Amino acid sequence: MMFSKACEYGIRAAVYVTLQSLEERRVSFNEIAKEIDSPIAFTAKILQQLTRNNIIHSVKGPTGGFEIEREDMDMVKLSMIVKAIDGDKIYTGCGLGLKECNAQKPCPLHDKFLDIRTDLRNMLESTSLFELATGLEVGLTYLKR
Amino acid sequence: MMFSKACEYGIRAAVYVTLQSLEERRVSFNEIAKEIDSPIAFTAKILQQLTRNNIIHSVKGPTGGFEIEREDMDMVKLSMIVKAIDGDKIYTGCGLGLKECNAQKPCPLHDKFLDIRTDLRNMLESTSLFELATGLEVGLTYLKR
DNA sequence: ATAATATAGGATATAATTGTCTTTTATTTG
DNA sequence: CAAATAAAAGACAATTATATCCTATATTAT
Repeated sequence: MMFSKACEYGIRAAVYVTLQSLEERRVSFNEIAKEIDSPIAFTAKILQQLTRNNIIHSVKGPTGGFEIEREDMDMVKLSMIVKAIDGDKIYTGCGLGLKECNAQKPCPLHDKFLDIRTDLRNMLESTSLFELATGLEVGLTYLKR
Repeated sequence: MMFSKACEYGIRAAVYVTLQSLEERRVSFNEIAKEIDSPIAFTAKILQQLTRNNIIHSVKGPTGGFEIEREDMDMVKLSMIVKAIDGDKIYTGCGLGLKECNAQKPCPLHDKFLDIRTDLRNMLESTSLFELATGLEVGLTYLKR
């Protein structure tokens, strides 16, 4: 409703990779898709995007798979994943779809949207993969169903 | 980015109808589409939905068109338009696309999303068509471009 | 009543998103 | 080096959202 399906899968996949990397495990896209309950081939495409954007790391061949460095778990924020997959229209776009909508020439909802979007932006820019993975690790949150 | 295109057009159309009803003018969907810069036939469909949901009122035949009663301008909130067109997934759906995501079995983003969505909901439920139309009337806001 | 006008409705077209399938490329292990 | 494994890449298919077109229906004014 806010993110595309691709972006939803991308976030869930990245969080799962983070969770497993905490245990030093590389994971295949087959495993990822199974564990986050997403379509395999489609998820593979999204993982490619995340890899190209240096959000996660991929290794080919046997013993290969996806992983993320310990320091990147803190560095990578949700905003980076959203930007890589959905672009930045979530920040810049007008809530009512006007091509140019700004303080000089605002749509009727401009100011009210600005507040909400600023909150959303702050949330996305301050939430790291590590933070999300730790909630999962202790069984407080879930990635499927 | 948050609403469907149909919903964006729907809100803009409803605000324009409100603006014109303040001057006792009924407006055709041709005029509406022109003034909010939207595709005519598609906009007509959306106006049908708004009419069926008793958000605006339509009159057939010559001198006909769309209008909204003075009291409805205050009564109708944005939330009603959004619900009529996009349903309530904006309130109930999980930010990461999980089928069931709630306090008992939350996704990793559940709590953070809840805050933002509550703000969005409050905004939509408290903003009336009248409020939006008056901003337009005095030239502070715009419905196209 | 008839002609004109405006919304309502149905069928269809186009575009974007989501999803699948097959082949290729890189890497590791025996 | 050969075989096996796993991601990368490209072509294709299905679904949903967006948009158009044509006809029907209701209403008004002459």
